[in-house]
Amino acid sequence: MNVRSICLAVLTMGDATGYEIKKVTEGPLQQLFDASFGSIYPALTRLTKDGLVTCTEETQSGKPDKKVYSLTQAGRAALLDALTPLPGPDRMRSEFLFTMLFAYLLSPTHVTRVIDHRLEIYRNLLQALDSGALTALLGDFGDPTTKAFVSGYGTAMIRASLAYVEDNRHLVESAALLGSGSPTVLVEEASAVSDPS
Amino acid sequence: MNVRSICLAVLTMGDATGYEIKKVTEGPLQQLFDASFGSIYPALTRLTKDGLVTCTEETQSGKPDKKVYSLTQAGRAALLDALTPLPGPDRMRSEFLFTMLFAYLLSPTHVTRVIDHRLEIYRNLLQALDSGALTALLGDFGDPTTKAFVSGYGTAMIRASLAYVEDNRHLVESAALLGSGSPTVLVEEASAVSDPS
DNA sequence: ACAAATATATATCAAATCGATATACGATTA
DNA sequence: TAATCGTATATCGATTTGATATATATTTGT
Repeated sequence: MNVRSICLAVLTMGDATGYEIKKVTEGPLQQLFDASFGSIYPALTRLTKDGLVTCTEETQSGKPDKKVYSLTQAGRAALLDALTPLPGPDRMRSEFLFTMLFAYLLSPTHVTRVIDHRLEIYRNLLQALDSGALTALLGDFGDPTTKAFVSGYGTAMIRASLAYVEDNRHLVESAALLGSGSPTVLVEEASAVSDPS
Repeated sequence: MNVRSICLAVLTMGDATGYEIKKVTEGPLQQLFDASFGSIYPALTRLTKDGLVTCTEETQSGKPDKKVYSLTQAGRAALLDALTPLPGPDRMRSEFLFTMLFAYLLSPTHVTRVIDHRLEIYRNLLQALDSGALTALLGDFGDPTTKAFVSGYGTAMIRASLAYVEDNRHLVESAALLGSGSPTVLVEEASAVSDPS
């Protein structure tokens, strides 16, 4: 599931420019498709070179020339080949959980702020999914049934996250309270010696 | 939450070599901490150069010299600095969901195989988490309460995934059935024109 | 008993990817 | 009228992965 496969996948729903492909990856299914310009444009160049897509340049006044890409038969076959092997494990990077694991090093105020912020994000996501934003954005992408399965999966995950954090936030908030009484350096006092980010 | 921060985080539980840090990232909390040797070793070199960790070389017979790293006060402060900004959104890459979105292009047999495989993975993960594998592996890592919060979160997500896929697999399986009757190229017939993976 | 695989331990390198930046202009908003 | 946003492509440094190399002790399988 590299960026080349993602481009092929998006192109099954119709011709598109690199810019339009990027827009699809920013929608509610971001987690499935996310990709940056820095990877999309080289991917399209290589796919063209390999004959998996064709490129039609449309001259525009003012704006740069638009390069519209279309999937070839070879490209469709290549996508199917990419879908054949058993999918590998899901990979997740969660700064939120990383921070929560170290809640005992942080101030209770900060931990509460982080959790409230996260809950708000979950609620906004749920609202966006409920209001059919997904259907609108993906348009003719794929099949309605498989789309429903994937979008339902996302909704179920967010709902479960929301419920879990609401029910268990007291765990990390109490840990922060204990930590703030210890000689541990609090986040408010942390010196900016170096930036490891 | 880059590899340098992950190294600092693991070192809060005690001195460790690059190899031992890698082992921690392979445990049940893999999704939070995963990092490869190719990123861990350069990260430790740079952290040493920046004075955030110190390195003690222990000569060993046969095996390469063991380099044991310790967190400095500056390193602890740098970790806290990294924990301070509001955590960004969770990033997930799921080959499974990607494949499911295109179930209508695949054969029903293949889709069923993929789902069964996935359910087995979920069940094994749940069993490992239930049997306290997490506590064993993480040892003194962090605080018991925050550890419980994070591990409980993981368990809740896997349980929700398991339930959702069991309850909704018929959606993608029926989509595959429909697709197999159409002129669409099936995965079994896909030619190996090019490898986009 | 012997071969194969696994565990310990560090290191490097090509390839993939991200995030920021540059360029350019029309349209919208303040 | 100034500033921001949307359209559109492109490049570049920094980060990270995944594979590979090296070397040996220990465990496992036959």
